[in-house]
Amino acid sequence: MAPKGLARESVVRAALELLDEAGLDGLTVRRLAARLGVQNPALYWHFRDKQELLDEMARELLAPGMGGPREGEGWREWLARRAHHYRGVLLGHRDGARLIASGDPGLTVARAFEKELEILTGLGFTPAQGLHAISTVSHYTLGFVLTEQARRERVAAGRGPDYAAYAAEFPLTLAGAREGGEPAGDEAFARGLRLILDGVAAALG
Amino acid sequence: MAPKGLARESVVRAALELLDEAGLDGLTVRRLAARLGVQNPALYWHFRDKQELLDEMARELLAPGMGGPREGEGWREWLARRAHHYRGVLLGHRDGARLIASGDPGLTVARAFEKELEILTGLGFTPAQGLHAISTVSHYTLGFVLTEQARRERVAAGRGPDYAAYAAEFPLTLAGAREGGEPAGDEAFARGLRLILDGVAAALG
DNA sequence: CCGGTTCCCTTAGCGCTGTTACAGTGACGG
DNA sequence: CCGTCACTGTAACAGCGCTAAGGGAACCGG
Repeated sequence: MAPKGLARESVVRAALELLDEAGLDGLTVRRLAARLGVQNPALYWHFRDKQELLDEMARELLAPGMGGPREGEGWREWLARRAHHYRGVLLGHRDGARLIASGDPGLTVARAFEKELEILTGLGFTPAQGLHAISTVSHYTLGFVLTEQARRERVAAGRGPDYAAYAAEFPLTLAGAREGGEPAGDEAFARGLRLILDGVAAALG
Repeated sequence: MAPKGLARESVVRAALELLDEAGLDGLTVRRLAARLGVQNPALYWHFRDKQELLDEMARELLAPGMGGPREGEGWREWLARRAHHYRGVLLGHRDGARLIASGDPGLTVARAFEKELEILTGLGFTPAQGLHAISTVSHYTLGFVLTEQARRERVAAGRGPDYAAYAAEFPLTLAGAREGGEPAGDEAFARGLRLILDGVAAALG
């Protein structure tokens, strides 16, 4: 043990730390190398590409899969928990959604997906029903967090248009937000998720 | 008319053409300038930033809003048509989803959104119900097309893992795809959309 | 103990990127 | 005729991903 040089995994871990500090656009090979106390071409011994590093980072994020339903948990609670978990993972790192969107999911994720499908079929889903349930929830979550973080980054960069100034122009949008949660927030996410799960329940019926 | 120099709009149009040829990563200020027969710093008179150009491109794509429901069209058909239209817009340009995801929607889109909300409330929705219906559908569509195009770009770049080689490992995933359409395709999109709209119908009671 | 091989990193540098500073040109109003 | 304004050119900067070539340490068979 104690491998001679840099371990591939420790590079990925440092890259995820740097991501949080600098954002995805600030995540450069040179900065990462500096943080590891190394010259930047050294990293090209471990990774063919920057993209290969990004793929690895995405897989590292997605790896802790979360497993099947708990004791006495129905498909609905399980899928809901899964969606919130997924959103938590994306929100757990700056530009997390963009990272996942650009990275290759890889075989590990595909295997986890297959296993989840197996569980759902055991709960009365057909393979197609299970597939569409999971991927619809996933696409929704990705799209949601993506816009959520995009807005966050924009205001952090000072490019945020203060819609507050134009509030008078959008009475219904504001009424909806007041009643059902901010467009980018936990409650809004939960409401959209409920819509999808209701649809899944209807399809099963 | 016939303004002296480059019109801001014609720059945006040329940028969208270049996007289709070179992809979002290949869309550089220099290439765009060359296509316009101009040196690259000239563009910085028209746009403060490259990001400002990207924002404008995103708005140009989203601008042709689609209008309200047709004669005798219920909310469900209208929202479905709207979602397919949105997906068509994103698919209409290479990396279209990535472009939209990174661009500032702007006030025009916000106004269109408010107007759509107005229509939905006229059809029996509360503001919150309408808001969540529209944004859930939008987030789903964005996430769907994003992964759809990401996969397309990956195989175009030769980085596509041929899952076919590992087909034996994923029997349920393949069964679901055979029954319900490829994970990235019209049918799969329509199925996920139906799930959401069923949920919206259930919420309306 | 020695020569060769393998692993991991360095130094140097290429072509490209977004962006800025500044100078110039042409049309137009006073 | 002069000045101003709209617009473009020239030159250059710092930083980017990535490659080529080589050096030194550790190992291994003889």
